[in-house]
Amino acid sequence: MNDTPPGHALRGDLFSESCPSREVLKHVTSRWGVLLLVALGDGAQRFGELRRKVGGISEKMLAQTLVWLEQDGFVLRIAHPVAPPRVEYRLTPLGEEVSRRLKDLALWIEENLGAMLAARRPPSHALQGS
Amino acid sequence: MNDTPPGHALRGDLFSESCPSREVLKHVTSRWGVLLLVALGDGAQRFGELRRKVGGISEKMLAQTLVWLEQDGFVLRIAHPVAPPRVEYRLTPLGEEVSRRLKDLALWIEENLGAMLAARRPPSHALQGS
DNA sequence: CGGAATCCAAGATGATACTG
DNA sequence: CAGTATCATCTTGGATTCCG
Repeated sequence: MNDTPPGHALRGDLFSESCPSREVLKHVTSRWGVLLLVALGDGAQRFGELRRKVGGISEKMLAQTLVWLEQDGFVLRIAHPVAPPRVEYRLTPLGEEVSRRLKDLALWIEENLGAMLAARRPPSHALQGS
Repeated sequence: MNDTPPGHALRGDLFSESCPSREVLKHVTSRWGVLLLVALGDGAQRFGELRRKVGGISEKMLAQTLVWLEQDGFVLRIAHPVAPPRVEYRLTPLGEEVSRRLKDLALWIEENLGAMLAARRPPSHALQGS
């Protein structure tokens, strides 16, 4: 139990273009990664369940994102060898932790949407945002 | 204190395709949005400073992302009317809050990168991930 | 049902050049 | 310095089709 360095100030690392964390961060914060990880926070679910639960996701991106998350060690894929294929996805301990953080973020945004829309004013200079 | 329904179930909202939160979430979790918000957590900074600080970002995406974040009420743009243009960007109170959450997420990922790489195994079936 | 493969459209991203 | 405009490219995302 070699403890981890406390204030290890890894922060500077993240800003480096070559920081490996960026890849993981990219998967986690990808369009569907966030929603999927939050969704899986409710417990193991099947492919079809997830597709219905996360509105707007296509089968392709669902599969793709699940692979990313599986590779990163956040999601576990459990295939039951039964007649009608049955595959479940569930969070790993690592996944539970990110899921909590993402849920916190997502819920905060939902709850403060009003304040954002109120504060929303046209950009000072120009350029349009989606 | 059941005044604030714990199960305020805004969660289901997020999974809805038409949930307005998705737009904000998209900006916040965009490739550069995360890094920029975390970077601005260190205090107000100028355009050039941010560009140098966040490795790999192009001027275009820096400007673009700043506009998104300004529109969403997370960032304040302060232009000083001086000879050599001087513009500073700083977080709004709202921005400070997301910044904290994103920093938490980013730092957690950095600190657990080892565990992820260790857990990383090829996907059970196929498909390649970035 | 749970994918895999393919084709395609749209948006994100980058490099570069130009301006106030 | 702080952008803006343009063009080229890469990736994301979607629809469809096929398979075990």
